Amino acid sequence: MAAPEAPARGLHCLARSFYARDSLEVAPELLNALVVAGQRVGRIVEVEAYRGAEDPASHAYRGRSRRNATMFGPPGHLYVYFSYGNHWCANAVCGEDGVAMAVLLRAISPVAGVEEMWAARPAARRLRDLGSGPGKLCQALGIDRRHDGADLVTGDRGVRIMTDGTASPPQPGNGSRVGISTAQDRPWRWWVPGDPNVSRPASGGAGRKWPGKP
DNA sequence: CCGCCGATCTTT
DNA sequence: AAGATCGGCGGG
Repeated sequence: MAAPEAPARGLHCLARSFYARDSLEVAPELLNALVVAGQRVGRIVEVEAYRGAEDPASHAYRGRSRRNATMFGPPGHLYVYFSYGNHWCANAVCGEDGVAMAVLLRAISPVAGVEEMWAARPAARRLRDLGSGPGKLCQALGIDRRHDGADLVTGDRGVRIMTDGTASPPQPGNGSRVGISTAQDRPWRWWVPGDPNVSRPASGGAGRKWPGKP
């Protein structure tokens, strides 16, 4: 029997082998996956790839430090760092053990536990304020220092990345990464076209325009 | 909607 | 001294 495509599958966790590849390959495939943190669930709508020793914009470019140690560990773990003295940001560690590659989770669309997200983000006014940025996403999901090194495959600290069968977009938005001053020529940001939770329109000339804008 | 700027921790 | 950010404030 030829089962038609996209049968209703249950939720399942992305496997270790999914992450054990180059971050450039993993990043666009994480679009439309789900971050599950306790009761709270968000769909990933924007990511950026970082590539350690070959990437001047990566925290790992100059080698291992106390902060970035998780990036050098095995794939499928969460690298959480403190940014600008104010915010937490979360990455999925990729590549083989010892290779410092990661995918920064930049934006989510709220799916479940939305009341808890509002409570965690008192500054939010509109729904898209809950997860439209790497710091906002962590605050909405309750991710902080305690989650640095968490295993996304076993869910040892309550955080997992799962799929509900929704494929990543065949033609994702793509452009240069946000907030960096070097390596702006590398178009290593991807997003779900048209999603209102994406943090910013394309910039830097490397990518396609914001969907629906001139 | 847009731009400026301060907050305040980590690494160089 | 700069950085993988955000929110409050002012102006259009």
